[in-house]
Amino acid sequence: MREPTMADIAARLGVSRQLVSIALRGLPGASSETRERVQKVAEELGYRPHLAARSLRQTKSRHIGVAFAPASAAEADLVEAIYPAAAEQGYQLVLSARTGTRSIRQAVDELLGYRCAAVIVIGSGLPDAKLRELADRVTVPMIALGASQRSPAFDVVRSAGDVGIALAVDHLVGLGHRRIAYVHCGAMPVAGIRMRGYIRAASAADFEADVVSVPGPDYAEESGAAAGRILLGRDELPTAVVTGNDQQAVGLLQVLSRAGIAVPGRVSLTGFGDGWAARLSSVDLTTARQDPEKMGTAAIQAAIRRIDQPALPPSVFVVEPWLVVRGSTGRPPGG
Amino acid sequence: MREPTMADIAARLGVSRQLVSIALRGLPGASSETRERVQKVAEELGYRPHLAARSLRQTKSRHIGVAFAPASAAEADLVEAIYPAAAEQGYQLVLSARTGTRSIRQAVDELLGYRCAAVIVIGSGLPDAKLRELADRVTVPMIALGASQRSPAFDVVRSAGDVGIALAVDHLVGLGHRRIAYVHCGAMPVAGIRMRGYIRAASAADFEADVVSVPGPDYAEESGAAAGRILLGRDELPTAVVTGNDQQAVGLLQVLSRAGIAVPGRVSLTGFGDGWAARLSSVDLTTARQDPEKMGTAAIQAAIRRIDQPALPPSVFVVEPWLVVRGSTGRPPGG
DNA sequence: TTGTAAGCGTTATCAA
DNA sequence: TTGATAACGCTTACAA
Repeated sequence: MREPTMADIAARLGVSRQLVSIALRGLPGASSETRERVQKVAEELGYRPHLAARSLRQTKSRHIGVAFAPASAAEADLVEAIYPAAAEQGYQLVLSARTGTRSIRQAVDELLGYRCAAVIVIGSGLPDAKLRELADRVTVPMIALGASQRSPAFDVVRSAGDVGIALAVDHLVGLGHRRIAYVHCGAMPVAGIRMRGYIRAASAADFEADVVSVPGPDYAEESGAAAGRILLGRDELPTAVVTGNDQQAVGLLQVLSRAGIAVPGRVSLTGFGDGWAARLSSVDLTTARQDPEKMGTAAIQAAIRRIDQPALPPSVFVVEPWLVVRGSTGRPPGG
Repeated sequence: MREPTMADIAARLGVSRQLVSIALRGLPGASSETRERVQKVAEELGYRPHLAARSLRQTKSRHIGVAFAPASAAEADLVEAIYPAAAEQGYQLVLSARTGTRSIRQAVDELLGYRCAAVIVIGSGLPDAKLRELADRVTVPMIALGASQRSPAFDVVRSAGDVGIALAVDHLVGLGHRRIAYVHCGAMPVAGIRMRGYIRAASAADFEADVVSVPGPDYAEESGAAAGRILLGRDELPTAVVTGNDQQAVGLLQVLSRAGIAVPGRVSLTGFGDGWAARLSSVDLTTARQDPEKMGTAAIQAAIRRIDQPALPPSVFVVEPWLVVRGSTGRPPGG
């Protein structure tokens, strides 16, 4: 009842283990007739390569580790996108989860235990200091997918939050809006980038920036609701509100709806990310879509580039989001 | 620039590799003084155990494989829950994703390549025939987390969908409802179980069962919306609608709201699963909560039980859900 | 308490 | 085109 090994195949055919290895991997050095016989017997025996043995022996690792939080829909989207990109380059992925009971450090340690050639750390919520600390422990190339700052210790792939927000602002300006507020929630590193996009877009479109700052928890529904309450307390509402995140927009939408403010009739609303919340038909949010496919491909490319050329200066690859226009934006009242 | 190995630690201390192994794993057979010195040097050198080497050598695997779809929030919840359960039993998890470009079979094959002692396949959406086909290939114990049918080929851990639905019905009956419809969406294996829960609860509470059948895609918003349109086309609305899934309930809620039907004022509404959709404050759905922690623990226990006793008859472990009462249910109009 | 020898299943190198 | 031999880093069994 042992799992069959290459030795079993070799014994059955009366050839050497090595030849079986060569035949199975399609390397030059085995006749096509041998190759066929080997494959047939492998099939019959139900042979499966022992991945641990392979990676123990192989000179260079063909594995790329990915540390992610399964609880985050956005990170799961990225994991999905990384798979085909890695496969195309001949790399296998090793997944390691960061959960409520398992720190990012534990997750990354496991990946290093598997001797991955590089490690991709997903998480725009991770503070830059934490990432640097991680990079100190990591002895292989590390890619921070979603980090906000460049760093000498790792490569960065992120989406252009400022561009996404600017797209939303420009869309609203195009519809005729001039009083466009922005909801800012400060603690997350990426939040600053997005806010700067708003400030710049406001200045470019020549309207007065109006930033509503709310406390965390970052980018959760509740912070959007808090922003809604602040706005409702004012003498006059803006005609549009740009938020840095879909869930925040949902919380804001909820507060506005309860107060009888029509969206987009009285106030237009935009989000960021195009996650499940935005697509919900009851929300139907105009939002800047991150491009998981491009980000996944870029992360794999960055990893491989650095595996091949470890001395390269650290890179930052910025993926451009685009605007998905849905039902939460329209002309300003009387516009 | 090689990664340090046990041999490096041993050389540095002038002891044997094996002693280092014993010391680092905390096995009896090393003096506490040696243990300390070994750990100190390991730390200094930045030693990390080579997981592939370890699992290659080890007699019995200490790994349990988990195949899951990152895109599914429910499956991600289960993955999160499995981690602590596995750690408690001294097992490491190996994750393998099923994605748009990667079949469940590929995912499971990889897990077998790592010689996992058992494989947990998450997915209530997988047809039973597919699971049986998988089980034929899998040479180690397999646990189907969320499967609807028992099978001689694998153990099953699932939540009691019928009980969850019955809880929702009983809650509504307790509020005074007598005209309670159920939205059924047929193709998914678990859907039948949930509907039976409704039928039984209706018969127990002695009201007439009223099943609204809609086409797929299974348990998506759209199927709930379709049910909503059917209900609105009737002469009279029921006072409550029970659905088999949160997202379906959201789609239905949306259609009702657009039609000016107050929830729960005119119609009460319940879901199943307690996923992100139910918790959204704009939805605030009364729903039967699956218990990911219990399911994760049960899956690990089932796996270990069968690793230790492979000849055991196949088991089905059913985890009871409970009702989370939120704002979508209330007394019937005039009740 | 420590050391010796062997081997896990594969790939790498070199010689036939 | 094939085969012999060593090695990857670790654990296991047993002897000192």
